Amino acid sequence: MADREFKQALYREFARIGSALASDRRLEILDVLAQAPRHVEALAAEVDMSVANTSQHLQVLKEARLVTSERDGNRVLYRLADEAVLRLWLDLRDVASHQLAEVTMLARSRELGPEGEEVVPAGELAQLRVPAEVLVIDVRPRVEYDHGHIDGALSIPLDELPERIGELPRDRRIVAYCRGAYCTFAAEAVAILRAQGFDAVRTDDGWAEWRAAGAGTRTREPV
Amino acid sequence: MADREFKQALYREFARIGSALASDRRLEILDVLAQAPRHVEALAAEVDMSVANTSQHLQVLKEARLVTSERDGNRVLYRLADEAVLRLWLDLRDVASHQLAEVTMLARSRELGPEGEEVVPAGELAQLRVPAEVLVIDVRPRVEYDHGHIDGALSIPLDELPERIGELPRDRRIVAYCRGAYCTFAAEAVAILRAQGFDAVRTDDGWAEWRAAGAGTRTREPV
DNA sequence: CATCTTGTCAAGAAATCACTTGAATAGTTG
DNA sequence: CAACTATTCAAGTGATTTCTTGACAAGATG
Repeated sequence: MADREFKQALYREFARIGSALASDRRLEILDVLAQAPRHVEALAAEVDMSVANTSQHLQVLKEARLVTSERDGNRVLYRLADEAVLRLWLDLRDVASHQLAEVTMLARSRELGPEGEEVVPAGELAQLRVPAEVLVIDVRPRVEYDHGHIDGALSIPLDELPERIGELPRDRRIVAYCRGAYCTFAAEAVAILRAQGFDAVRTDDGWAEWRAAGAGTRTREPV
Repeated sequence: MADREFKQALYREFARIGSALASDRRLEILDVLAQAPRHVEALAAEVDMSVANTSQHLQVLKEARLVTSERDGNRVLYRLADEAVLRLWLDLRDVASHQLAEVTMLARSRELGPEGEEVVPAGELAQLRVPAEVLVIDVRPRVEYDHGHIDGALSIPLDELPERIGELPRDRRIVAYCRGAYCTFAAEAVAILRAQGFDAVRTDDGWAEWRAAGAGTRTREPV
C-alpha cells in the first residue's frame, strides 16, 4: 500500500536526525556549539580531532539541519540551527541521565571537593540572584561569555581565576556556573575559591539550560 | 589528560541514546509505543517487519533504556521507559519538521480533502472542548484508546467508522484526532464524514502531544 | 600573481550495523 | 511431559560509517 511507503519515507527523514545524533564526536560538537558559534579549527581543537574529521562531522550535522554555517573571511562559522535543536540536545542528555546508570556514576566519580558539598540545583539559581547577597561568576572561556551569559554575571574564565582572585568579594557568597551539569569548570573554580577561604558554591544550571529555559539573557553577535 | 577521557566516556553514553534513534525502523517502533504498550508480535505486524528483526530492534531500544519490557504470560510487553522519552521523540520530530523541507513536503503531499481544508491547530483543541458544541472522536485502534485518550473523547476506530456512522450527531461539529500530526487516520475519518454531510474537522494534536502537554488524560493499565 | 591559511572533498581500510535464516529458550496447555 | 506459542539468540552476508591521508578550493595577503 502507498500508506506504508509514505510512512517509511517519513520515518526515514526522522532517522536522518537520529543518525546525526548517533556519534559521540558529533554530540560533543553540538555541545560546544550550544555554548557559542565556532570556526572549524577552533572546534577541532576543542574536541581534539583532526580538522578534516571535524569538518566531515560538521557536514553530517549540517545535512541533518542541526547546524548552519556561514563564511567569515577565509574561515567558516558554525552554529546551532535554532532553539529546537538546543531543546533536543538537552532532552537527549536528560533521558541519558535519567536512564543510564553509567552516566550518573561517571558524573559522580568526577565530583570535586568533599562529599555532600553544597550545590545550587538547576532551576534555583534565578531565585538567588540578589546582587547584595551573591555574586554570580561565569567561568567559561571568554568567547562563550561574549556570545551570551546570565544577566549580571561576571566573566572570570577558569584559567584566569588564580590571577584575578583579588577582584572577588569576601563578604558575599559566590555562585559559579559553566556549561551545564556535566561541565567541570564550575566545580574546579569552587575548589580553588574554597581553598582560599571564599564562600563559593557551584550550580548545576549552565548556560545551555538557562537559555533553553528562556530566562533573562544577554547576547551579542558572533565574536 | 583524564579530563578528556571523562568527557569522551560521557559523550559515548549520550551517543548510545543517539544511536538507538538512528534507525527509521526503531523510530517507527517508538512512535507506535508512544500510543500504547505492545507485544512483540503485534509490534512486528504494525511496523511490517519479521518478528526476529523487531525483537532485535527492541533489544537495541532496551539497551538504550528508551523502552522497558515485562513478561506477560508467554508473551513480552514493551512500553516507553518514561515521559522523558516521549518528549525526546516529540522534540526530534519537531526539529525534523522545522528543518527538513522534505518532511513537510511529504506531509503536504498526503493531505487528504480539498486544499485549505480547515484543521484545528495543535494546542487549540483544549479550548474547543465544550460538549454541547463539539464531539471529539478518537479514531485510533481500540487498544490505543484503552491505554489512554483525551478526556471525554468517543472511541470510533477508523475501520469501524462506516458501520457506526449512525451514532454520530449531525447538530454538532465533530473533531477527530489520532496519533499526531503525521498520522493520517483523522484525515481519512474526516473525509468519510464530510462525504456524508457531517461538519467534521481534524486536529493536528494527537495523543502523544496531548499527553506530553500534560493536559487532562485518562489511562487504564495494560490491556 | 604567488603564497599562505582555512576548510572541503575523495579514496580506502577497519569497524559497526541491518537483515535473514535457523536453532534455542520460557511459558502454556492438553 | 509432549506439543505449541512467543520471543530471543547466533552466525553470516552485504551495506554503511568512521577515520586517515593527501589532494583540492576559496579567500586573504604580500
